[in-house]
Amino acid sequence: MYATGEEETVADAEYVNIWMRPERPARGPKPVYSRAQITEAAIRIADAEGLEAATMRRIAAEIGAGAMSLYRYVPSRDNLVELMADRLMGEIDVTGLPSGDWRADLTRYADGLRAMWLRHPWIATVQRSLPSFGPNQLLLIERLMGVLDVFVSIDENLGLMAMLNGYIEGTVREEISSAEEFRRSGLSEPEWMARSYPYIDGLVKSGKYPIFTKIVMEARQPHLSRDDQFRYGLQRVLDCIAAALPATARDN
Amino acid sequence: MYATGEEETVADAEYVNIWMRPERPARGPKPVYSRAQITEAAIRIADAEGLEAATMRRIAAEIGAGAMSLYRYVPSRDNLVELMADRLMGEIDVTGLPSGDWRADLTRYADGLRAMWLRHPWIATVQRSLPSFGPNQLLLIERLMGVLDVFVSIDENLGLMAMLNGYIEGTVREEISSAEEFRRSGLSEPEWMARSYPYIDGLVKSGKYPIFTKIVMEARQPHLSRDDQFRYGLQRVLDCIAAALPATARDN
DNA sequence: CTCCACTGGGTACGTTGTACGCGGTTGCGG
DNA sequence: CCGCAACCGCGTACAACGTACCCAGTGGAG
Repeated sequence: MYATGEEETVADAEYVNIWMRPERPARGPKPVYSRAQITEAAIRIADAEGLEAATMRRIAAEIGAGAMSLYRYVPSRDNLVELMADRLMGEIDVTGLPSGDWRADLTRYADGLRAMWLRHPWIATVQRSLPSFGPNQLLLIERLMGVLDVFVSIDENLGLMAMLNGYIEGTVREEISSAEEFRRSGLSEPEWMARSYPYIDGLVKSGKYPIFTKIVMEARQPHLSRDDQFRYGLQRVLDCIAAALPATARDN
Repeated sequence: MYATGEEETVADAEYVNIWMRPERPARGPKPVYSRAQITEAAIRIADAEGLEAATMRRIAAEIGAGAMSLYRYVPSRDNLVELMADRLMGEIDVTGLPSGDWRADLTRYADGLRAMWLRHPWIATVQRSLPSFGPNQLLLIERLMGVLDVFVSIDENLGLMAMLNGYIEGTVREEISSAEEFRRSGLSEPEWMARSYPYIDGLVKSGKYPIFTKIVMEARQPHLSRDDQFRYGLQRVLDCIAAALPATARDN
């Protein structure tokens, strides 16, 4: 980002993504570290202190290396983040999919994806995780899209998965951002509520926002567990998917 | 982020969000600039060159001010981004909502939201836009949630809107990130395809990824216009919403 | 008029990603 | 077995970032 390097060697430009660039060369001394080790360390830091805390110097310190050593393994920090994102995809357990029960399969996937995001909230700040096609993501695509592959065309499958993933990511993003709100402000939830009260109260009292007032005063959903909110919405999405399947597949 | 300022004045800490902090003080000389003007300039830069290009110095230069002058109007860059996000909410035209035709209303909203995101792709990199409650966002909530308010409980309404927004944002995020891919690499689409070919081809030829292969070889959707893809999926989501409404409301 | 809360803005600091180059190590070609 | 090119880890250096701090000027309240 800071670099102005217009000139790039042809060899470097050849690789349009990280996965095309070989990790290990043939000759020379044995590397002390590895991409996997660096990625792991970076994830550990990001989990504990956020993605922005995972600076190159900090990661290097974590594994006991010098700052610039990391560039022997990874071309740039952006690429490292890409490696991290793909590593996370591997955490979603999709062994045994498709099992024959599409509804159970998609529920397991949804729960797994959500749990992974909640374990690593910083993933929400990473864009461009989709068109990267790392090994773990590829495996996930195989398993997940295999679930509906026998019922619908590949195009329809893509559309339905977009809807499912959209719901999951959208919901979890909201969970994460409200949790982030507390962390950033350094306030506890009741303390934050107390601080926000004058603003919220002013809006309510103004009388100009009846629906917002209704949300504040009447809604029980914000008081339900996040898990229940998620499950409820997920059932709706699965119902929608069911409607798109041929009648014979719909029941289980 | 770089500042270590543990000590903060009590007055500053009082304001838990930007909207509670007054823009103009009572006394002293008339300010030359304004929050609105700064926000506008920042959006202009972010649109043209991405959010990361909208640095404090660059924004200040855009309006002809010194770098530090901006801090007279905005406490931090993060807060400025919050202002920018809310300004964008104001671009979604929801006048006349609810009109009585919920399906038309939600379609208009969905198209408006998507168009706004595509005009300002950097919004995808901003988290925490939801719990901020800026003036434009509040107005949007009123209009949008008013559409289904007469049919369903406020809780159900929140759930359905989460699903709708999740679909829209998820879809548009994918559009944006693939466009970003080209911009970042500085390659045209066919050029990028050509560069990626060895990698994709290797995956296909390995025979280990039948579904991925199917996507590459058979899927027509990637060749459809993005608009059509979006419309198709949106109809599915609206069908799903229809199923959650009381029978009397379902038809129009 | 005086006062001082406010203005715009210059300077400076700490932190970031990473280009560059050094001296040491390794494994292959002869 | 030897030489050397290719690779290693890493120290230094630089440009750009957000922003703390400070200062001289300004204009409404007393």
